[in-house]
Amino acid sequence: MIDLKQLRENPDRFRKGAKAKKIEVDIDALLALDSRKRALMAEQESKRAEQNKISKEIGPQIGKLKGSLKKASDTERPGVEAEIKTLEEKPSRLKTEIQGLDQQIAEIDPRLNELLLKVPLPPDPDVPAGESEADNVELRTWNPDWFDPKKSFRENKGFDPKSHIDLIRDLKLVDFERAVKIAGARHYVFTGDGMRLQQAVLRFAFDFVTNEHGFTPMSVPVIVREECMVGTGFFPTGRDQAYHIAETARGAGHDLFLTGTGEVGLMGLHADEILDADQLPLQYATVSTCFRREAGAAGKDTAGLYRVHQFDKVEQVVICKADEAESRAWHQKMIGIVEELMQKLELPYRLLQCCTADLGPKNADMIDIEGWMPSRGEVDADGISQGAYGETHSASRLYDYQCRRLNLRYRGENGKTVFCHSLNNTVAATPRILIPILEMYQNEDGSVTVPEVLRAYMGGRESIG
RNA sequence: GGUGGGGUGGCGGAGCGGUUGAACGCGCCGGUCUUGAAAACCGGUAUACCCUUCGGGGUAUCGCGGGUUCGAAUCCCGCCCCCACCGCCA
Repeated sequence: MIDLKQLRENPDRFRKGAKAKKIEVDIDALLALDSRKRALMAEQESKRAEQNKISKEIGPQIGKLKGSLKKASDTERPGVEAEIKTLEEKPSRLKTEIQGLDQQIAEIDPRLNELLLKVPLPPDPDVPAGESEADNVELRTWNPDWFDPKKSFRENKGFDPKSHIDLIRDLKLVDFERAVKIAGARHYVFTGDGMRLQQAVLRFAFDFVTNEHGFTPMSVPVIVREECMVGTGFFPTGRDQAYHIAETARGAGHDLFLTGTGEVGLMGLHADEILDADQLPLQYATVSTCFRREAGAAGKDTAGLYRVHQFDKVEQVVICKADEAESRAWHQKMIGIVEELMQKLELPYRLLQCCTADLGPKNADMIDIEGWMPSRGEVDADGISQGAYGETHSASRLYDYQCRRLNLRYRGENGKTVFCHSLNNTVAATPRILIPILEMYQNEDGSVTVPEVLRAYMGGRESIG
């Protein structure tokens, strides 16, 4: 959530920000509702102040009179009753007026809130402007000495590559048919070495970020309340991407939602808390199953392991002080962790600076890390894919957008409470990361070499198949 | 799933429907005393929003929402959460 005060002071900044992100939101309607609400509140508050004042003055009198009414004789009673009525007249009128204002505010509030939640965080000035993801900017690339994506796979390795889809079929690593029988399209079942490899990658990534980079290992619920989805900024805009467990239909008090990333649980941990400044920064890592409906992606990446409804992800999150320089430094560090991981896996990758149009509502800046996937990209005359980068990681910098929604604060130096900054980045997500691993490490005989850093997690195995 | 108990400030714990934003204790911060520390004593210790002539003023908040009332932490209803026991169970 953005700061409503800032919106009032500088609405243009937010209009431009939304425009740059290609997000529609009616800022003028929001401002109008806000000023209307504030006028109503001011009126209501002054009436309440008057009511409180009167209440203190005449309240005890009414109490006494009502007490004396019980003992009063029939002749005294009408006089006392009239006196009470007179005393009650003004506060009673105020009460009606306050209730009227209450109704008006209650009508405005949900509309105001809905709009406010939709206002995106403006992109940082140094984020390149763009119209679509085609305008994202490549920052740098890295390759192991044994592979250069500028040359063909054959030139690099001496044979034409199989796609991961062929590899997992031939090596019996995944059973798609039965997965679809059980759960429908975009599902998969890892079998045998496929499952071993998947678990190896997750465990390697988790150990790497926790043991070597000091992130605290955590588990998280993946079934959460709506507040948690709103608080982390995935709702209302991404509502149709989340699986919805309609428990209210069974008479329960609230529904639940399946999370699309461990970030939701990790960020939700400290919602509504005021942390001590010396507790910060919080560095958390979790491994969790992630669920995504992939609404709007029908027909896109339907084959293979690239786009699926359920996957597993090691996620890193940092909650730090509200300091831009510190926030930026963490962003770099978190990206560095992923680069180090990719280098340990010896997978070619590039860093992609996302342009304004590719940013979601909640981030000020986002860097994608893309792994080289030989099976993607253009297909040549011989039916051989040229390879292309595919997104494997995404590192977001959010300022206080998320913590403001989550009401996650710390006590600053002067004792004031301040909303924290937050950042998040993938460490490794399977099965997607398995695509470059399988395709890059495949051998001419159809086997796949196990990357060296994963062997310890595969019982020392050096190859599959 | 059943039955019962409970949610009050950083924590513990009071609170006949009317100066209760909330006694008291602990903790924390500042001060006095002390060579220093402890003890003792004194003072201060919530959050959010609105207005401001920047001195301050106002409103809301006792799990959350609604209701009764001139007035609700206190009464009524719904929800959420926690605890205990029983049943079921990975």
